[in-house]
Amino acid sequence: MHPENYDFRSVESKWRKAWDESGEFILDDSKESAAPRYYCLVMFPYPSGNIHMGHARNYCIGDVIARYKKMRGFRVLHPIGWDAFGLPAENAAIQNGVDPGSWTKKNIADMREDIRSLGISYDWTREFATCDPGYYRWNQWFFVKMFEKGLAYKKKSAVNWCPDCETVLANEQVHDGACWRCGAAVSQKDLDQWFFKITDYAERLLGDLKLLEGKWPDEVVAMQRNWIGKSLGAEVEFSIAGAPRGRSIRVFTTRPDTLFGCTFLVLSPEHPMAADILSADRREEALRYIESSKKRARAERLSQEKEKTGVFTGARAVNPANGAEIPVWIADYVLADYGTGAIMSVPAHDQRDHDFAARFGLPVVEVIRPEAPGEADPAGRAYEGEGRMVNSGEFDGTPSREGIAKVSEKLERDGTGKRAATFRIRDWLISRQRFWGTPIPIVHCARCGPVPVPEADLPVILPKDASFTGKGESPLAQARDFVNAPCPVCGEKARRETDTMDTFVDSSWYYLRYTDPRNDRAPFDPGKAARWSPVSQYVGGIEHACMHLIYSRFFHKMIRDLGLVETDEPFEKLLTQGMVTLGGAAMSKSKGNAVPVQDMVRRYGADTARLFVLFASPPRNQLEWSDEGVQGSWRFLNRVWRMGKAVAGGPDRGHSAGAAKVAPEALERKTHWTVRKVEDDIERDFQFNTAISALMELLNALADYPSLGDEASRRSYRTLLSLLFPFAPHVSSELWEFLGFEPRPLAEAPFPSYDPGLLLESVVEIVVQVNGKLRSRVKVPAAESRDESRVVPLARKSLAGKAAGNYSKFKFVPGRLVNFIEVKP
RNA sequence: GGGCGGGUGGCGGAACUGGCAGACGCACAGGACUUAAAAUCCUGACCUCGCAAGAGGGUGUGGGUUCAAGUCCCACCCCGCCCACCA
Repeated sequence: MHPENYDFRSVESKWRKAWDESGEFILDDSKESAAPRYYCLVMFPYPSGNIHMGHARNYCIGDVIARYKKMRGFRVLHPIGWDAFGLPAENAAIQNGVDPGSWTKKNIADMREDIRSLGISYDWTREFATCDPGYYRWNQWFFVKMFEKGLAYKKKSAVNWCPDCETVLANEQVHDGACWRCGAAVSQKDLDQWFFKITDYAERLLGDLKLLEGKWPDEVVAMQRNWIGKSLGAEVEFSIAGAPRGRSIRVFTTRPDTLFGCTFLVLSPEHPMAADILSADRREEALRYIESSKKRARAERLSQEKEKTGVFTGARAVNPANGAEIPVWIADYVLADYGTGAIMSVPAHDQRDHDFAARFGLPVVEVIRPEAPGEADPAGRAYEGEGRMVNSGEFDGTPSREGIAKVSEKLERDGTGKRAATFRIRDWLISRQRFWGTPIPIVHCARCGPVPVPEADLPVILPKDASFTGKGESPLAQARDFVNAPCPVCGEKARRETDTMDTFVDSSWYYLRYTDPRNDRAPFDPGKAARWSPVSQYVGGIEHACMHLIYSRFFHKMIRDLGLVETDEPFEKLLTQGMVTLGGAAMSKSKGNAVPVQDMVRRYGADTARLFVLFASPPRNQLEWSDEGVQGSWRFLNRVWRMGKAVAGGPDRGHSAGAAKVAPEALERKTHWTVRKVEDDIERDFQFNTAISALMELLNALADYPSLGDEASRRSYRTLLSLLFPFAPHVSSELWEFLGFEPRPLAEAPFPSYDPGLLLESVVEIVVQVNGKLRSRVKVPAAESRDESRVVPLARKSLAGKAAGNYSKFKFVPGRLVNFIEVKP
């Protein structure tokens, strides 16, 4: 029987059980099928504890897409898993002595239940966690492949170091130059670190952004373009005056047109030649400067407010443009890892150089004169715009824009430089001095150097007996059985690498693993990956624009070069959903402003929670949580429920209240209109909020329909339920069954179609304006509404007594409006 | 400093290729039902003036194009996000 009240608890548990038992959402990929494929993916969660409404929004958006596509006849792959390595598990181990693996597994179990309670249509048979050895062994396998191709390499690199905690910190863990945990000032420390050579792929990562235009948000494409940051210019060789064997300093510049204005060079303190070129009298002071800059935190060095510092080397270089001898300085405003780590300084045309020159009394030579006089102020400020070249020998008078190419050509002729491009993106530092991550599969041998672990010996498994102190190097370094290993090449005693991989490695290819999650002979079967790649629709937060979404594009291209996939890009379309906030801040457990999914599910049920989070705001917008707002969705579903009872009651037994204004034809028209509206809204950038408002309008129309229970109302209500299904699947399934609609269950029903012919009104309203202002309206049979000779006289008549004047001129928009234009006598 | 988005009622937000601004919902007010409350149902509401019919104003500000501008053009103001001594 259909209970009086909407008992969401029994309805939801009934349907979740039904879907589980029938395997409704399990994708059997072994069967042949002519149906088109659709891969719907949401960014998988980190198992931090439990699911709040911020996560839930992500899954609900993905679920509507997946259910909608399924109703439209697609075979849908809709998987979920766990991004399960990471720091919080290790911190729990340090603080509470729990094993990170158990901590993670417990959280996964809790969060799995949270997600299941929302009724998301995941294929749970494909679930995995990245901390499973069956998964991370393939991280190691990819690492070895990359090592063999020279894409994984080790080099000494400066990292953030907290002297109190005795540990390396990730960039995100350094807040305003201080340790996030103890507040101590973070310094730099040189360590041997593993890198992935993402810079080898910079050109492709940049060029292929064109393939994503219009399919990814412009914002994300722009952010990646900036992040990769290609700059065109020239590399210029400055020979060192009086140095033997023609030693030279190479610089990169985007402004070769200003070369004649270069009055000094600046090396970064880390530049390999910095210590070599010092003259005897400058040596002591310069070395002291170099040392102190290396110790200073990066954040402090790069702060723009700070006055520039630097030191003269005593050396001089020769400007290849004019033969001038210019001093060579060292200063920490020059970055070691961009361009060549050295710059040519043109104080007249670069503000940073200008500041430096002013501080140390270095000469300023104007070489670009602006077209508009008065803009130049060489003594006060650098002029960075375009103009004509001056003080530039043969180039005097040349527009600076042309000068860029002309000076570059001259350098190439003289053999003192060449055109060059520089990227802002840096190689990806993947070493972490942490336990809870994928062990880097390398053995360090005194004789053979770093040797990759042979494929047959993978995976390198995390040891069970690590101890967690939160101090010093990775806990792996203390695990003797782990560290001591024979060299795979010569068999001598050797030492295993104790760093683990950045967890962003784990998430760089997980979308491919879902296509073949139990494969123990390969990361995935290339045939299956080919079938499902690229991901049709990816849904996740924009905070990953320059991290995960670049790393996985890089991995995909690398995997393509290994011959395992055929596509250029991993994610065809991307939807970046907005954050869910409470009190203006993103929901998070640590801030204490998270609304747990369980609170909502217990009080209102999954369907209400889903509906609200989709209705309150378009998916891209930020969504400020509101408990009152939830009431609206709750009321709506209750009205749908009561309407089911009224419609089931049969003719004349429906509700009698209401103004009974809606005729059967009008109800039918509204029903077809709603189908079109919901379909359009979903297809056009997932405008779920307006799709749901259309469903509310349809319910309002039904409420105003006088003979609930007749065929027209049953048809309309049936349509309402099937349109509601992707948003609120449990309650719609229950009502569908109660009313005996076919096919059953509702989950098997196709998306309804509409008849465009039925959308047309029989009578249309024409707006009557005078000088563009609304003055009246007239109703005209639809067939006549486009006929000027019938509409205009009616419109004119409707103005009688409202407006006086001569309106012989008018503008007629067929089927829409008449605008009378007043003609002054 | 560079890049990318935005500015519409008390609030979230609607408005297809320029054509009735404010759909839908929240909050609010009045009413019905009830001993009462909750729930539900009905009604109202952009602002100003008016008993009303109606008139005038109104989509960040100022200008422009147009019969007609939230929508197009120019200038400006403000907010958010990302990057940033990137040579």
